[in-house]
Amino acid sequence: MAEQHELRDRGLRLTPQRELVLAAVRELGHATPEEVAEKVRQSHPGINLSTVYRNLETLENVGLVLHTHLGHGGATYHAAEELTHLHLVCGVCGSVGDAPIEAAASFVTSLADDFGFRTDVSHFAIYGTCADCFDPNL
Amino acid sequence: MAEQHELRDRGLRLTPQRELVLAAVRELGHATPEEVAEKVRQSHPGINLSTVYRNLETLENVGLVLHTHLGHGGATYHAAEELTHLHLVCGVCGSVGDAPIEAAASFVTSLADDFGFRTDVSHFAIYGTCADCFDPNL
DNA sequence: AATAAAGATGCGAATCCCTCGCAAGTAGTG
DNA sequence: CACTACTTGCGAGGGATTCGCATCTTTATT
Ligand SMILES: [Mn+2]
Ligand SMILES: [Mn+2]
Ligand SMILES: [Zn+2]
Ligand SMILES: [Zn+2]
Repeated sequence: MAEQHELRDRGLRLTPQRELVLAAVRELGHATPEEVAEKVRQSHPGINLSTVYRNLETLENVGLVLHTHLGHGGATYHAAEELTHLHLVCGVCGSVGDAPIEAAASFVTSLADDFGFRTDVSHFAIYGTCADCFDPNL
Repeated sequence: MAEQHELRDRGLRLTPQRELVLAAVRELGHATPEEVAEKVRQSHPGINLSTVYRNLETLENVGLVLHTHLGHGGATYHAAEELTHLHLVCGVCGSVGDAPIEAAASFVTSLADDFGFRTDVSHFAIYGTCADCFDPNL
């Protein structure tokens, strides 16, 4: 018989902590492990940070969650189904803007054609200077 | 009178450690602070890791050195004059391939035109799967 | 419903990587 | 040579992530 839960379907046990971590990632958009923990603690105060780390890793292994690198430091997590945009990170003000992933389509195609390289444009941020920080007047 | 040394020219004192750190970055291509320290220790065994970190930062401040993010962890350093390529990092085998920076030219242009965003395509790696790891046969 | 085995959790300790504080040493200046 | 500012080595400090392990839970089986 077919399974009936997105976690069990992927061979994972269903624990309250696990469900809460996944729900938190989905609600938060971009989130660091620390932010996920904070969110989860709103309903389950006792959750341990290492449990959050372990579940993020587990959920990533089964494809429900992905991580990206938006800054010089640690990773941030996304629900897998939401990772449909580029991250434009400004090195001056630190803002994280979004751009449609299609903006990179021809770049991705040419890397594939010319180098045989399959690009995941969302894994690392696109780094630079945002319009506000570049424009001298404002 | 004009100055005569690339470090003094930029207002920096000339110390053996500083020169060695810069030389190591130039010889190594991509290097982590730890790797730079190792290299420098070949001729100056007593150098301290924090001295390496401090000098990398100082050299970066005056534009002789730059850092990039090639992996999930810390930064790697380049001589500024060498940073003329994209880094294609394979998530499967970990290889770091190079591609000419022109491969991103139209992508950079469209981000500027459409979003006013000035992109530094070398600061973060381009992440994906290399030809060897993608091609099933080999 | 009771049992057993595998897997998950909480907790504290341990790592890793990088930054600081400070006293001693050194480069640049005249 | 003497002075001052900058650097260095070293040890301590921090933040983030990972581990080890004893104690629960979940799930599959009686
Ligand atoms: Mn950076
Ligand atoms: Mn990553
Ligand atoms: Zn900005
Ligand atoms: Zn590869």
